[in-house]
Amino acid sequence: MVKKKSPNKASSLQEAGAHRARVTSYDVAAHAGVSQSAVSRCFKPGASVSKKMRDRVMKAVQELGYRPNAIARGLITRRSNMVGVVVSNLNFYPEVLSELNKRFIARGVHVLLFSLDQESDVGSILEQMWQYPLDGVIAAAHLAPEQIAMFEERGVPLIFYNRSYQDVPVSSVCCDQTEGERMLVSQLAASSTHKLYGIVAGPKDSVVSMQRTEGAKQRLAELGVTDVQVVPGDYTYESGRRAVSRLVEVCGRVPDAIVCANDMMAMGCMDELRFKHDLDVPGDVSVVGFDGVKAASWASFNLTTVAQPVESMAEAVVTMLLERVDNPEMPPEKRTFSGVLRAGGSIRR
Amino acid sequence: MVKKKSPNKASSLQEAGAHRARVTSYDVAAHAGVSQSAVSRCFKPGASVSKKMRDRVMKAVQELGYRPNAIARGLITRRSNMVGVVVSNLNFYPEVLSELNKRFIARGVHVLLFSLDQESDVGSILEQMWQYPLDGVIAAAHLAPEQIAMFEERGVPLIFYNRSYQDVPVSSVCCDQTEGERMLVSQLAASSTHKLYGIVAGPKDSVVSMQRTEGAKQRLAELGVTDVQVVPGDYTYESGRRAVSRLVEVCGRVPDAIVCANDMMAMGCMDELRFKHDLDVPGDVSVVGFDGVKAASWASFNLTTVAQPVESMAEAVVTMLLERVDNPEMPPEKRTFSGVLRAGGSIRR
DNA sequence: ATGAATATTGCATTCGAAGTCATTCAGGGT
DNA sequence: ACCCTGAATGACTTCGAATGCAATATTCAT
Repeated sequence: MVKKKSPNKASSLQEAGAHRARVTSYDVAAHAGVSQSAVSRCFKPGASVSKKMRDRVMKAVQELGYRPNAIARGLITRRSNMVGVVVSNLNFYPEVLSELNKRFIARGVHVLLFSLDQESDVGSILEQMWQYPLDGVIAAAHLAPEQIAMFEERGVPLIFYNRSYQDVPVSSVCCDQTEGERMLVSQLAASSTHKLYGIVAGPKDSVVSMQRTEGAKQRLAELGVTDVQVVPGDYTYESGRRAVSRLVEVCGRVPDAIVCANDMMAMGCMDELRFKHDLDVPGDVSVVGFDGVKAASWASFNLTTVAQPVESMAEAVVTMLLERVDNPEMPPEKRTFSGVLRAGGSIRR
Repeated sequence: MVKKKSPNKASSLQEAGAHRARVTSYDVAAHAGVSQSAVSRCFKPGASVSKKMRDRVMKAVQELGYRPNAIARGLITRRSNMVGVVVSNLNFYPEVLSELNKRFIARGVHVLLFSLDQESDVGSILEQMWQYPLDGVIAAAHLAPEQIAMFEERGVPLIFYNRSYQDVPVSSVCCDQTEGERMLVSQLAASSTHKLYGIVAGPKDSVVSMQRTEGAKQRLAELGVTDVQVVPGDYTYESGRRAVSRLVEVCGRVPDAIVCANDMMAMGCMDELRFKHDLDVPGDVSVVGFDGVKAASWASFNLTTVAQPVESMAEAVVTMLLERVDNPEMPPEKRTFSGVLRAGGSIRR
């Protein structure tokens, strides 16, 4: 009749293979001869526990190798201390992921990783995310407005990393793509007089590419250059190589200044120009990129580019997310960082 | 007296801001007018549920936007469907992480990420891991024997990725470093007669570097070359560049064949030789790497290297780990894959 | 020493889903 | 109409830790 609680008596086989059963707070409690609550409190900063109790519990904790189960804790505290990070293609964001993870871990938060092969299956990724009680999510991928709305509905803070949504009230941390591209073009124009400009854009559906490309066109127009050909790429090295041929097709000849929407493609361009067209960069053609990836600074490329302030951006996005986890009422906020012009030697002078 | 269960009645404000309260199986049950058990069963494949019941429940699920809470489920099933992945430095393993994550997700398992800045704080990373009921762990980092033992004690399957421990009964999936390096040296020797060989190793404490370096020395010895200088690096591009100077110091001149413990350093070497020493690669000096990273195949480098079969290795490690999750009694197993020689154009002929 | 105020402690309940077990229901055979 | 069988369903408990509240122990002032 009266329900009998039989907490879990694994303490009997503790010495033998500590194997199998995880040590729980009940095990520790039994071992120390106190209540489970007491054990729990010993792990809660600022809880009311006497020194004697704490010592006793900690001794048992040591002896049994107990660690509080973060998952069980999250169930009741409604704080999983886990955030989701969605990246569209891991290869593009190694440093970013590294920076984010490092910072989250430093604040006791862990990262559950979600990656997209082709951006197509975002839906299924979200389905999976809803199964976890994530405290928040950082997205370095494109989401549809309805998908963004679901986060709002479910009360899960969401922040975009380097993706901006105009007119949509959602938080984001971005690098100022337009401004950066304008700096690059200004630099190009200041160093030498180029006769023909070509632009290698990213995928048509990439907002970032659009902003960078527009920035370049804008600034060129201001400088009086309006006849500019744009060919699309997909952010990869290979597409950068192919882009050169495409530019030749649409321009009739090789441009003497190529603005690429990212560093990877810029390096592809340089290699194609040098090894396929036997041209010199920067002697014959100037090339600029965007992002400031490691390889761009290697001697072989020494690419002039605009570096994203990855550390600042990572710090900002982590801070913003955790702020919103603590205070769900905070309104969306968009933060934009300026890129840093990294003058290399890929511009003719 | 009789305890009154008041399950959670949020169903009242469902229409208004679905906000705040997560939808639980109780909410669905109430909405559909069935028991919570019924809802649970509808999500368990092969459970005994009538079509009528299933339809009714699913309708409520749709209307409320319910998703089972994977965390709560894991608590009782003792299967979190989460695995930990530890990498020593994210920048070194982007493709690997991507491959692993993709494969785990395809099997309904999610990855909790742990990264090390300097391999020093492995201890604290482990402390954090013990807080999660991970089904298993993949480590692409070095662990001390005592640390490895803890996994055994706690019954958490552990598999090393590309780290081997001789004489320690622990599972691992590796690329055959020695064999690969021997292939490279054979290739070097077959293509041209080199007068002076130099080796750029990895950090002294890296087993992988040791194996690669030993493989190279071994094969060189077999070919009658015994006077070989080895200088250490740290796997980065910059250390590859520095290594050239170090080789010059210890050899008295620039070697005409340099074997690097990985591609990054090989590319650093090439750049240093070309841009600092004004030498031609492969005309004056042959350089080989190891790993088969993307950049190595770029036209600027066209590096001859041995590629790790990342996809096969990732598939193997994921399979092995999940096998051991299902069957904890499986004994440790070490799998070694052969690298694939990727002949580029960095060897003199 | 005594009562009030404060600090510790334990009990019972809760988080969300799943498993156990007993009960109920539908269908089939006679 | 009646019994039997297997399927369908619900009540209750469990996983591991945290917490409100009540019970108990200390401390302090008087």
